[in-house]
Amino acid sequence: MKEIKFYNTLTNKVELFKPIKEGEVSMYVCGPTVYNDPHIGNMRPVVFFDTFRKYLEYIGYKVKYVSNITDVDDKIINKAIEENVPETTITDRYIGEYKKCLELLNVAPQYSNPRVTDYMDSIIKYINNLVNIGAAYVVDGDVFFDVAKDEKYGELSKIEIDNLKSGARVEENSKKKNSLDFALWKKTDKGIKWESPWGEGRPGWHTECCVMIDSIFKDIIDIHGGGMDLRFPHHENEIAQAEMTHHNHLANYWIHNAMMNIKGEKMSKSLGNVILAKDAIKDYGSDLVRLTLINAPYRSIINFSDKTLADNQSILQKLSSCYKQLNLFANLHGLFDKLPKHSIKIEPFLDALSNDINISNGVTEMLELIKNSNMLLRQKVENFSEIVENFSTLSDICHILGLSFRPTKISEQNISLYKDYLSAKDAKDYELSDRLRNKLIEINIL
RNA sequence: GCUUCCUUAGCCAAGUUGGUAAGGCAAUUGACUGCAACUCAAUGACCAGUGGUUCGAAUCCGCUAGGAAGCUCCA
Repeated sequence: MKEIKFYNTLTNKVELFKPIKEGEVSMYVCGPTVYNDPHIGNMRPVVFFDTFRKYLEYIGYKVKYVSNITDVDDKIINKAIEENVPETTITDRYIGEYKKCLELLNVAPQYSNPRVTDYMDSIIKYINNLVNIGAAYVVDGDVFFDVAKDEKYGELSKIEIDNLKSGARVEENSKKKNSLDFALWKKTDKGIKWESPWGEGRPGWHTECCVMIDSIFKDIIDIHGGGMDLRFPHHENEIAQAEMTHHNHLANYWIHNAMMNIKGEKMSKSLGNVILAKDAIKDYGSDLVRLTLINAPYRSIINFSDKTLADNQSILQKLSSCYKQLNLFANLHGLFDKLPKHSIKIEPFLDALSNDINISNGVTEMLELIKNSNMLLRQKVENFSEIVENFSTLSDICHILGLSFRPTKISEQNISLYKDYLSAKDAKDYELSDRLRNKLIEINIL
């Protein structure tokens, strides 16, 4: 198996990846809170981790990938009240929107997409255990995690508890023993609620991931991913709960992707520059959106600007034009069904990704392959085996990157159309050849 | 205030464990071409500044200047 390494936020170091079980990867990525349409930033972790997963599978790992859906939350409850409908109306609607985006962006279905509402019993049990072992305390129907009980608290985010008190936005909550303590269960009198040993209420946000990981994976997992903004407090709090419950880190490797800016500014409602994923896909197309989101170091901020889009569009244009020619070549020469699998030519691409999931460098390798293909296609003496190998390799790369290019069988009829075009051109009948050329462009063969 | 990080050609931007700088856009020139489109080739960097460690540093350490992100709504 190929050696891969990537940055572990838990240790702040690039580390060699060693899975718990040889040849298998267990991976959990925090999913959306379904209270409105996903925006373009929500899609970054989705496509990034999907690309990573496809890469892992390509090099031979069996990947068990779980991504949750948070369908219990104040924002959902408020929206339900606002629209005067049950919470499920809101969550069903936005889960639908979310899944639509994933499909459009060519994201492979995951092993499981657990919802909080399906795990309520387990969540209550989990919290109850924390109370019983003294890691959490009950105050008037609320349950809080007692951060003071976890000596390692701050390990992931490198936050020193003492430093957090000055300067940071620390909410006042007189019920808490310590301002860092976080709610595991909230007493509530409005919106959806569940019965619990502490009265009616709903769970806090941080417990669900711990419970889902326990339920689905049964043990510590390899990789836990999500956006950088989740590092603190969400993931820190997940670790704290796992430390108290199982005396482990919940995951051996923590991967966090950086955020996105819109034209150099942070995306926010108050700036009015939020771009919805579905709008971006409609305006720019799935391939361009996906490529723009992954063609950058995942730990750097992406500036979603006209310039960035144009740069990626130009890459896509090169890819498209070359890919069509390769596809045509393979069809013309009856090589379509004889494409080699896992050609060695993909190695530079795989090497780029094995080094801290550097998709940008992978794209550079793809461009090298395109350049080489263009050169081969132009040569008078056709090098069949190498061209077909390039075609196959480029197809594999597109698959890993999640771009929509794939080998397409061209009908006999269209092949003869192409041959007619060539003969018309040879005969210098440019009127006919131009007409045929336009037709071939129209049906996406040229 | 605390934590983490960044500063590479006009622009975007890559640079694992230190050995004399990927790629893309734009620009200029050339090749190919019935016309287009596409494509190929050639042409650019004293790596923010400044000290130090080293045979040798964009890459390690210090300082200066500028910038970013996070610090319980947020992917």
